[in-house]
Formats: sequence, structure tokens, C-alpha cells
Amino acid sequence: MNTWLTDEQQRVWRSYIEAATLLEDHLDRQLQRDAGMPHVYYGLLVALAESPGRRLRMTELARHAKITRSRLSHAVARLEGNGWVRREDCPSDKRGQFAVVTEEGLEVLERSAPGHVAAVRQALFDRLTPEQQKSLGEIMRIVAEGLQPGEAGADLPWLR
Amino acid sequence: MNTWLTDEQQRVWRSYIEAATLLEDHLDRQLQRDAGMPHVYYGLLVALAESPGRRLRMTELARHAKITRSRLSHAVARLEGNGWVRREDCPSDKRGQFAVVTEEGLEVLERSAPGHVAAVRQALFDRLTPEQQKSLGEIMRIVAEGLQPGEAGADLPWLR
DNA sequence: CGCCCTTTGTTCAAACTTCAATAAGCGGTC
DNA sequence: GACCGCTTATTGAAGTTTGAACAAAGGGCG
Repeated sequence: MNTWLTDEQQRVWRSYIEAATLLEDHLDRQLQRDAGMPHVYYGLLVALAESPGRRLRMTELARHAKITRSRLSHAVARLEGNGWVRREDCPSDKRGQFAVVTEEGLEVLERSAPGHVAAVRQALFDRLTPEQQKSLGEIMRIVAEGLQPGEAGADLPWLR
Repeated sequence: MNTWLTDEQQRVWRSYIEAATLLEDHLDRQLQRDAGMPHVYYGLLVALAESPGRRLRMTELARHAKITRSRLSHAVARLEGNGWVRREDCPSDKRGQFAVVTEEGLEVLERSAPGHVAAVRQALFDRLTPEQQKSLGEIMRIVAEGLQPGEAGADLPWLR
């Protein structure tokens, strides 16, 4: 288990960092301009809109978006202030809260989705061959799976 | 020019977001814990350490790290407070400032580099085949190039 | 030189994220 | 039913990022 990276791996890593940084910044600005919120917040609305009842428990939404519950609390507070999300108590668990996209929230989504998708296409998919797109999908699936919380010792299963 | 993504593209995009989010969070925590700074700050020290004279003009450093000058100003102020970076006036341009890694900064880097590299390997390279690594490099190079500032109309060159 | 436009780097306030601490409810066990 | 440990969600303070506004210096051109 070497402690260093090969030259080629270093180049790959640098490219990764650069692209990821530029892409996230690009989308943040695009959405801030056209939808009035950062990319993560937009993702929250999308997740809610796609869910049955247009609602999700806070913890589930956080898991879905890969963010902490704390961050989500703040984010939902902000979105609630915009009137794009509303909180509802969970009847079966008095600790629980649902986040629900409002009608207004859905409208914002509908208005801004085409522009956002266009930005994603233009920055990413339009520049890649179908093979590259497929490859990227596989790679990122693997990476995401490996970092899923609760997988801490996934590569040392004999210690569990 | 369709306005939507195919189902497969949507899956790729979701995987990308998840992996990128989890990876950045993972490295931020790893470095915050082991080096006392977020990933971006660490990248700044690395960039300086690799530069001739261990120094870079602010604007160059910002360009290198793909962040705004404003963000860099704050970051360098913080690193300066840690004693890891020092500012120096540019003799040939009185507006200019150099950021210089200090000896202390280099020590922090040396101490934390192995752990950081290990984290990157474990999260990314160890999980990918050589072909996937190569593919990822190509893909991210393309994406980064497409988003480089000053490329706004790069896909509409006839308008420039 | 004097003018104007650009570049450089910083600053401020507002927004966002993190982390640790907290309150409150769940659920099993004695 | 009282206790204990775990989960849920929020809070507050500290740290970081953003975007606009700014001062100061460069550099060309009349």
C-alpha cells in the first residue's frame, strides 16, 4: 500500500478538483441568479417535489441530499422564509417533522428547471461522448457508495 | 437541442452530485481533523509549496485554486493568522501581494500530506480500475476546460 | 502631464456551513 | 411506570463564502 500517488493519478486528481470546483461554482451562480437559491437548496426542492406527498422527513431529506441534519434545519428555515417549503408535524412520531414543498416552491422549480438543466447539459453532457457519460456514471456510483455513511469499515469487513 | 436529460443522464448526474458532495465533505473533515484547515486551504498551501520561491501572486493563486480573489483574501488572512502563510509586497507592482508559505506551513503540509493522500486513495483511486482512472481524468479535464473563466462563448466562437 | 479605463487586492455585510450542545420523544427493560 | 440509551430535530456561536463596493496603482493615449 504505497503512500503516494503516481504522476498520472496526481494529474487526474487535480483535474477532478478543478472540474468539481468550477462546476459547483458555475451551478451555484446560475441558480442564485435564476432561482434565488444555491444549488443544494434547489436539490432539496427537487427531492421534495419528487417524493410522494411532496414531503419528506427531515432526516430522510438530509440523507437523500447527503447533508447533515443541522445544515438541513438551517436550509429549510430559509426556504420556509421564502414560502417555498412548509413544515408539518409527523402524526406518528412527535419528534418528527415533514418538510413539504409549497405550491409556490413548485412554481419556482418549474420556472427554473429548464435553465438549470440547460446549464448542466452545456457544462457536462454536451461535452462528453455517450461512453464517457456511462463511464462517469459508473465511477461516481462506486465512489458515492464507498463514502456512504455507515460504510466506515467497508473495506475491512473482517474487523466488524 | 432537447431541454431535458435522458433517464440515464439523470442517474449519472445524481451519482455525480452525491459522490462529489460526499467526497468533498469527507476530505474537509479529514483535513480539518488532521491539519486544522478545510480542503481548499490545504490546496492553497500545496500550490504555494510547489511554486518557485514558494510564493504566488494573489491573483495567480486564486486562478490556480479556482476561487475568487475575495475568497482568497479571507483564506490567506486566516492562514496568516496561523503562521502558515506570510504576505510580501511585490516590488515591481505596488498593488501586488505575494502569498508565501512559511517554514511552519511547510511542516504542517509534510505532517498531514500522507494522511490526506491516503484518504484520497482510499476514497477514490483504490476503488477504480486503471481504465476508470484514466477515463475520469479525461472527463474532468474536458469539463474543467469548458468552464475555465474567459471561455464564456467558447462554443460559439463565431460570435466573438 | 492628465485623463480614462483596467487590474489588483481588500473590505464589509449578508448568507451559508460547521460543530457541539440541547430539548424532546421513542422504545425496550426491569 | 421509571429508567436508560438512542434518535429526531433545532439552536447558537464561530468559521467560511459571496457579491458588491472600494482604494490604489498600472498603463495607454492624447
